[in-house]
Amino acid sequence: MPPKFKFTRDEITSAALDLTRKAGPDGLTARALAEALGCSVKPIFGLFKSMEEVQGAVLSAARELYLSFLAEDMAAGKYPPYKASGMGYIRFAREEKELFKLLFMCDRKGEPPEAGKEMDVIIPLIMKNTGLSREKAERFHLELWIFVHGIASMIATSYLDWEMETVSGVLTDAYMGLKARFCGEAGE
Amino acid sequence: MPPKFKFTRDEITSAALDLTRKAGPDGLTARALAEALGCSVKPIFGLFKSMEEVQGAVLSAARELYLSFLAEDMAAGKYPPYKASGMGYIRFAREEKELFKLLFMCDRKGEPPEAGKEMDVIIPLIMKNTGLSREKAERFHLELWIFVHGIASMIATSYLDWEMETVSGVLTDAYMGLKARFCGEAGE
DNA sequence: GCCGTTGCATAACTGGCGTTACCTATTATA
DNA sequence: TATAATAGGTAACGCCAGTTATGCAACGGC
Repeated sequence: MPPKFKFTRDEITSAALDLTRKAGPDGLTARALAEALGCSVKPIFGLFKSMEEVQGAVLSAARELYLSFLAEDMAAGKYPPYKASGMGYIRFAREEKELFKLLFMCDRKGEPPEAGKEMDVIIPLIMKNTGLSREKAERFHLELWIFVHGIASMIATSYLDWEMETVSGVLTDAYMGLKARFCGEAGE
Repeated sequence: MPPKFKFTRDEITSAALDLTRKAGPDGLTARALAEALGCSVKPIFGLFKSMEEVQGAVLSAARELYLSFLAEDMAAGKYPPYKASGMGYIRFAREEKELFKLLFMCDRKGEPPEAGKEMDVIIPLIMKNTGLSREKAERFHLELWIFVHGIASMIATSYLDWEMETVSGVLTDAYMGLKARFCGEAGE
């Protein structure tokens, strides 16, 4: 008996993500979102309890988009898997500055960047590549990740404007340098 | 003939800085500042044209505080000068998270972090320490600074919680590793 | 084709923001 | 001591958030 919904949750989330992309988190207001959708604010509050819930949906969508960046660089095969994860992170920072800031440059006590579950696959990968102990491999990853995050966050805030080619070279150099430092000049 | 001012510009700026420290830039509102000072909003607008001007004063004060962190670590002599600048940057991020975010984690197209004039003293210092060409020394500094900024920003957002002792060790290792990479195993 | 259900648009309400008009209070000078 | 000049407090204004009450309109079962 009721009329059909004018929009789905996904359509609203997608418009909200776009708005955040263009105007940052502060640009995501109920009225702006309604205008972007071409409707009043009512449909939004029909499908979401509050704007806070919309922001939550945007966060999830952004996270998913980030994972698609990772997956793309992994699948391309242009880089070895571990490097691809760093390249994807930085490419995301480069092409989605606002979303990167939202995901990786806010206070989030606890969870380290690109948290937990991925560690379980990355750390053994490093152990295999370098022959380091688990403890050393974790430290190796943390230090390299600090460097990757440094590049990404500086690109996201426009302190830096490197092409991905440049990033690739620097990342390889950093990886080799770190390996030399951790493994004492070990080879491949 | 007019009554005396209840507050000076500096007193207001200092209260505004405190407020920003505790509640971030969004916590700095005219009413909150007035309450912190124990007065109405009028004295603020008597000495500042607008809240925007207050924010500008806070930015300057924060920058000055940052410089005092640098100066302190330089003067202490605990570290060589180049390292002290990195340690000061990170200590500032650790002890003044909100101010660090304000100064070094916002969009600022153009100016690189801890901009221009300091370069004129830092780059020659690196050239002297490492024997690198100016171009190489600039690249050396940029890469090391990316690492320093990575640590600092991760501490400021609570992704990381390293003691300064830990930072010191990691920074020295990173410096040595980078030097080995740039100078091809050169010594001191 | 009618009806109840319920999504929609309009337009309001609440509350916090920066800013300001108005009046009172204060102070150095004559 | 009286006065002119002006800082301060109060309370309002306009604006823009999020949210919601109201009336209208669309839809599926009868």
